[in-house]
Amino acid sequence: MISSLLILTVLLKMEGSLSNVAPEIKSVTRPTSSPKASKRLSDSITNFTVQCANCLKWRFIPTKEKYEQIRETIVEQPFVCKMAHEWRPEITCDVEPDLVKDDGSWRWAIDKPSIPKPPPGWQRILRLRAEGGTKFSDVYYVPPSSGKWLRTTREVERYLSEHPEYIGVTMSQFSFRTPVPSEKNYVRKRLARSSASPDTGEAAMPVAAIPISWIAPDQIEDLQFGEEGSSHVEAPAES
DNA sequence: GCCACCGGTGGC
DNA sequence: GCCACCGGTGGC
Repeated sequence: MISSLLILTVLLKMEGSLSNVAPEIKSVTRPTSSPKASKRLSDSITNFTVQCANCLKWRFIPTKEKYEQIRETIVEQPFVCKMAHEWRPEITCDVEPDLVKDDGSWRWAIDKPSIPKPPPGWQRILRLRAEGGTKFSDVYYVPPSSGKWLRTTREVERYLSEHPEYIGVTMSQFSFRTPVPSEKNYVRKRLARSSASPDTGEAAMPVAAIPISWIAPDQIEDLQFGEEGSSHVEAPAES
């Protein structure tokens, strides 16, 4: 099997096309009377695509739940266009991908395979950080019937031990792995731990701001709709 | 006061 | 270099 077939891609929709702004919630909010609750339960990811193992075209996945299901087993069961029949009966490997109008507001990240589906009723939420920060994103788990956001495996363990009603929920159902942004400069490089200049006592020079770097439209096209053998198909993080 | 977001840092 | 963990804090 060609390794690139295992790539999962998350299509990130950013609000505010030319400024360094925090991501806004766009389209996955669920109906609620509380704006605050709506925000808290929303992902900053609005679209999901997966590459067909046969034709290498990228297909949109209609729901986060379906995407999580495919991601969980994509190593053992690579995605193929035929699977899209469930929601798009007309999709075959011969059908061209849906085009995304590139208005400069889309961002891409390569997701990790084999992330388990969250336990029933739990939400796994990926929140993007602002460009130029020290990290790209954070993963949170939200238990059913609770607004508590769990940030680490330790917090999940503690929560489960304090809530024995979650019978059958195990730590193997949680993963805090995050996707990798396609834009190499999205995350600020960390300074070397001993890079300060202690002899002079001077503060480290501020790092020049990294210009906003958008994926050029042609690169986006290649990433999304790469022809077979496209050199722009990225290699997976692990082999 | 709460919490979403962020940076720092230790471990690998 | 990457990742997990967690404390700080600004905005609400």
